[in-house]
Amino acid sequence: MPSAHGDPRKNELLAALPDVQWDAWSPMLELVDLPFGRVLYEPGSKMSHVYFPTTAIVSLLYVMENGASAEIAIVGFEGLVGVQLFMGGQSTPSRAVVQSAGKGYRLEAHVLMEGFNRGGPVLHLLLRYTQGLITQMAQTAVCNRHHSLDQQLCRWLLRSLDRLQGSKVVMTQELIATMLGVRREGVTEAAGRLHAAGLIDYKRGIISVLDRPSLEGRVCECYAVVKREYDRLLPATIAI
Amino acid sequence: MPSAHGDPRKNELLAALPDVQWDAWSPMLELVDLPFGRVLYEPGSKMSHVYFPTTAIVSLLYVMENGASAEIAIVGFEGLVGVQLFMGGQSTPSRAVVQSAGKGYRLEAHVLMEGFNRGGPVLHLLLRYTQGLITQMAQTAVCNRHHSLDQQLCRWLLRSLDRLQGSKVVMTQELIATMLGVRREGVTEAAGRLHAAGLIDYKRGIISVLDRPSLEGRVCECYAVVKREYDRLLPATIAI
DNA sequence: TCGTTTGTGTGCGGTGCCGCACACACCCAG
DNA sequence: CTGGGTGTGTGCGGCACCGCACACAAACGA
Repeated sequence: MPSAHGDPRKNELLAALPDVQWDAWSPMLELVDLPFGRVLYEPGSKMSHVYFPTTAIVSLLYVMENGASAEIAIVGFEGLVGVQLFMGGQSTPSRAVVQSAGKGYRLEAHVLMEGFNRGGPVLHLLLRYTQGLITQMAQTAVCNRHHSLDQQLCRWLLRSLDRLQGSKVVMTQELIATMLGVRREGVTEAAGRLHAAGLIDYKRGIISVLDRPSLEGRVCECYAVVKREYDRLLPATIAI
Repeated sequence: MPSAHGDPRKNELLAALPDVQWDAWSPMLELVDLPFGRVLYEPGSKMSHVYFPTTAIVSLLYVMENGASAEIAIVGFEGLVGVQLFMGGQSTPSRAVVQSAGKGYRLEAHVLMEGFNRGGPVLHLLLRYTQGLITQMAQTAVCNRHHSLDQQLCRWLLRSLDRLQGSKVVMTQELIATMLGVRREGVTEAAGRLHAAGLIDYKRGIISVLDRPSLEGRVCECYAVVKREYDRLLPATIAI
């Protein structure tokens, strides 16, 4: 009987597995606590496990030589951390950090690869998810080029909200700035504008979304493009 | 006997195919002319073929609702256009346009899929290439966030040069601006600075790189990160 | 040869974000 | 309650890039 956090099928990829594969993997899945800031992989490092978040959110972050950073994608209960394993490169130049504490399941790399190499539905499920991830990265590139900090903050909030239960995001403005690759003061100002418009409320590391529809009205098209694409690629799963 | 443009194995992915697969595919490869501006796929459209450029360069471009655009990756003789086919989504929200005229080979979608679904080396080769593409997109996101137009122009020139023979890039500043997602005037100014520094020369749609080492000294880290990653992922192939 | 098209150079005001500095407010430990 | 740590608000100068306008030059066809 799964506990509140302890149901692997709260992860949509695990939920979408064909029964045969589920029966093979479920005994191998290890429930793990994913506290804020936990690093799941470093640039260039080989992974021993892949992670399937359930309640946690993981940021794929690129940190430059001078310390500046930028988020390239996020992963929640809709996906998995570690596509580089089955894509064949073993590692990537980015880093995966837990952005919002929670739970997840992990699976040993070689167990995942057994399922993947069997081909068929498991392979196709993982590759379709990866294409969603590609879309997210491409759209991040576009968004970074053309859209205002205000719009990007809206996008960030909505993306996070989609992967959380409730309407509160536990995250300081300082850290949001790191994710977006902008100044902390910029986030303060943008958040102030959203607050003035009655869309959000916040205090010391907790942001409450009061009016999600208005937030969706203010966000750039990038949010919807990625969401639509995930829905299209992974229709068997709940909308992210 | 292959002609100047007409050797499929000038494409590194085709060159890296195991003999068995090469024997199966080579009669099916169709040499195609890829004139400047030719669109290989549109957002959301299903592809009938994948393309393996040899002398052409293809831009993966995202065009926004308001007409603004941004390049998310480029593909030359090191890769293939149409990874969405075997990734399972069939289509993507982006567009593929020929950026530099040349030749390439195309293969019918179902033929490619037969090879891919056989698994083994072909599947792994294509997936490793796709991971390289992912790295390129992620790095584009980072670069768009943090680096100056000057640096991005250097990166763009070097990336293009890597996929061309010679040191001339045939491309107007107007079009470079479209690719980079910036103003044309900005490109003019940046190019003027590179010219003043003696790194390039140019006139009406032709840019000649005079001092590639200095260009590499001026570019941001993004260029080297992506190049290193391609080399790591596809070591069997010539350095891109 | 001339007129048109296409590509490049330049100037100007505007603005969104940066970098820095510092004030203030909240929160918890002592 | 008190002090230090942590998170947020605000002001200021700077600058990269934007949007627009327009001059100029090179290519090309009639």
